[in-house]
Amino acid sequence: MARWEPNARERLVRAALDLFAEQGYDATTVNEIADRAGLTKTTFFRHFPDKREVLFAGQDTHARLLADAITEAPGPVTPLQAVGAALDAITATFTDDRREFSAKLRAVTADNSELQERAALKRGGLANAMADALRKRGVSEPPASLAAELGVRAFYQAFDQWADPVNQQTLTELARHALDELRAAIAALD
Amino acid sequence: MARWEPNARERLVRAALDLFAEQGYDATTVNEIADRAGLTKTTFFRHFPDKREVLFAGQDTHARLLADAITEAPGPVTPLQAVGAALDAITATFTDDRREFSAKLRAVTADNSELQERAALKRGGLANAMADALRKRGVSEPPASLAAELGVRAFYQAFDQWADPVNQQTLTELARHALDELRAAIAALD
DNA sequence: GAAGTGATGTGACTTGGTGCCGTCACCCTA
DNA sequence: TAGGGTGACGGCACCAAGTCACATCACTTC
Repeated sequence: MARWEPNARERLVRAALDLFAEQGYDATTVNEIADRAGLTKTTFFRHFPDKREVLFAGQDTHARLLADAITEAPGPVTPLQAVGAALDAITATFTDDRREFSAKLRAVTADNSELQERAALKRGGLANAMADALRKRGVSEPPASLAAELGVRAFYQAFDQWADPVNQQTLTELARHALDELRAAIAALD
Repeated sequence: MARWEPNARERLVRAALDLFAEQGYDATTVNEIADRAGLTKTTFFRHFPDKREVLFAGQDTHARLLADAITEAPGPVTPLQAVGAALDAITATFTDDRREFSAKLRAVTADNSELQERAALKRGGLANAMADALRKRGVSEPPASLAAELGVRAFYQAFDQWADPVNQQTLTELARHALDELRAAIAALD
């Protein structure tokens, strides 16, 4: 195999994101993506179950990271504290060299409903993973899902801000701030 | 036009839901759906933008209903009270003869990831519609989205229970109860 | 009764996605 | 060093979702 070349999977992701950014998602064909990566359509579908997934495959790793962080949070903590620990753990993996990639991903997803659909599903997956982990720690049902939802909401809001190069703060800082804001907003509901 | 026959659109929805329930979503072809409705594939796609949408087209109406109810809620109300009024308004439209249809829809959606994706997007649409309406009433940003999220969550939970024929309560009662539970759960977050 | 309008049918086409089979490089072992 | 196994890839045929241009047919309206 061509091991001197970067990962085939990685090449496919890069080629796809670039082409989507240049021409739009719909105007880009799987054959084009594979061509730019020096591969074929068949190989593309061996690495990703469908065209959308090439952009979101990483999210599954995130779900595991979040769940693990909640499971391993030390000592007795409130649901929101556990969620905060999970956010700290995952945001730490977003080093600054991933910002451009993230910005592109966000822009491409923003103007295509097909991708928004997949994004919505993945977001639900993150929330479910966190809620599951919380339940395994003994958190009861309405609070577990609610805390997980707040965590996901904080993460996405922070991610959106972080993808904008204007913003200089760390993703971790942004996420902590977002979660604090949400916690405070609860009081204004009723 | 064949006005002596039931609505073409309605026939397509019925045919699709029945076929999905009988054979599964993937195993059912758009041609089959159109055939059973006495139409053709082309006509199907004139009524629905894609195969999934035949099951979820109604949700767009729901989004408008929820938003209108929030906009027209009388007097000064808290965000959660406005959301409660919206739930009352929409659940009132789910008469008991829609239960079997709803149960089928829920079952079909449950075991197909493609449909879950669309459902996730539609759910987000409902939440956005309510949040928009709340903001137009002057509710500030984090609370508006949170109240909308709680409302959608209560609605879906109630809907799931209502689709199960074991449950004898009204959808309105179930939704009110679900929202109350969520309101109470907030205290256990931190 | 002729023109217009709206809903439908027909058929060709593109593309996402699946499945089968062949090939080639690499690795391990006798 | 020969030979078999394995894993990644290409080629090709195929199906179904979706698009589009064009024809048809009933019904309305002037």
